[in-house]
Amino acid sequence: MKSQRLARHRIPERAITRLSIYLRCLEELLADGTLAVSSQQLANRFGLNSAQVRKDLAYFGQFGVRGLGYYTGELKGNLERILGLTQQWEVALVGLGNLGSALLNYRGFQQRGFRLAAAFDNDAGKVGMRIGRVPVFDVERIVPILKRRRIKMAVIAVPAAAAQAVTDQLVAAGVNAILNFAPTQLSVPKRVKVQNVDLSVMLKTLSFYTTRSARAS
Amino acid sequence: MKSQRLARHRIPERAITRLSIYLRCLEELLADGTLAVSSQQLANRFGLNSAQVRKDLAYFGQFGVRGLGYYTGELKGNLERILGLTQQWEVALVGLGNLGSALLNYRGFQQRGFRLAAAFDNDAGKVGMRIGRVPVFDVERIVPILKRRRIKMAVIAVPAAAAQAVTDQLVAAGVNAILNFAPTQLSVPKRVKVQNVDLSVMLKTLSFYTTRSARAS
DNA sequence: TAGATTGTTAATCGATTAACAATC
DNA sequence: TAGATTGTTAATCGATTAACAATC
Repeated sequence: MKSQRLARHRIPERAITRLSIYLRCLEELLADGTLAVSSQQLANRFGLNSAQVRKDLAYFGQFGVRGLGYYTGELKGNLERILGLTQQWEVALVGLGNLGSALLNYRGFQQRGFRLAAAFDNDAGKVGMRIGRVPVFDVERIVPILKRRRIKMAVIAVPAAAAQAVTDQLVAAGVNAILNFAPTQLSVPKRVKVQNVDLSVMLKTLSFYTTRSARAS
Repeated sequence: MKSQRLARHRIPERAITRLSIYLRCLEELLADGTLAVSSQQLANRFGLNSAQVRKDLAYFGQFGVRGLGYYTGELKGNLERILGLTQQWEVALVGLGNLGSALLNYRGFQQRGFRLAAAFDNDAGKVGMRIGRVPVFDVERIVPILKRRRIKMAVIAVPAAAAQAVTDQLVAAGVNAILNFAPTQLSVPKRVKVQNVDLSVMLKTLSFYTTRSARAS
């Protein structure tokens, strides 16, 4: 068993993204009572190549059995470990405007083991409240509160103009993963990972393809 | 002026995504009163390569002036035209649960010229209501209503288990662009473009990098 | 004209896929 | 053992970057 060895190559981010997609599939297979699955079967589900599935997994270890495939439950456990899903993560949310409030009420985070543990806003009217179970603090207090609670992940839902300043605070507080809903490019040190959820960009991309279809027909 | 010519090469989706990022930048530059900008200046803003900026633009025409760069206003107009942003798009929203309701109240769509024109749910208690200005219909009526109103874009916010059935209805109704919030891979004909907004996958990716940072330190 | 920057071709890089020896 | 499928190397493909003639 070499599953604990460190990856020898730089791992492409797309491979990581695919791991969580494989994981979702394994959960379904396990629910169906499927005990083992081949890379070909996994690949078929997403229109991927079986070599890619094997390669993605091989970045992290040898999880398969030649001639048989992968044991569903065992692989699921390994992927959960690799992705860091064996622990519940506490997440800070910054910005309680239209979008931030929606996210605070969204149950998707909790369902997936990510607990919104603290919210921040610059509106004195909101500071001190509790929304659901989540306490609301002044943005000025990001650094001490996140440090004390050892929060390592944050969601940014402030206007684009304020996003970089907020990011700098989060970075200073030791955060190393940010889910960014602000429509702007954040500048962060290398140790920090940012995932942009830019609805604006996605809508414009869709608009392009729709326009194109309209022209073509 | 060859700006209207059809693209000769297949255009990578990433290039389209970058176009809308350039557009955002041009809006800022225009607000600052900057009349012209070089590919190098644009590239610097995002840590991209200037050749890439030029190449992305060149897929669609010759918009620059040698020795000078690109006229801000002119390029902005061209990008808006290419992306299909000169018209307001009507968008259908399917699913009024926790997430769908949040999206209905989210002002980001309207702000960007995408108008939520109709919502659909399978809960009889919601059907017939108006939320804000948006009428709520039964999901069974997707096809006739979208056809009649010629709606070409849709947002899916239903549970994963229902997403494919909803998609099939949208496709039958003539939709050709889908923003999918359901955590599942949708199968669609080639003419239809899907953008997945998979918070679950993004959170897991962040979890991976956070775990890794934690291990490294 | 001299300097600057485009548009485009060629070189490089990285990711995907094919192929196959190892082995269950 | 025979058949199947992994893990991994080599080949392919596509996207990014460098380089430079064209030209404002």
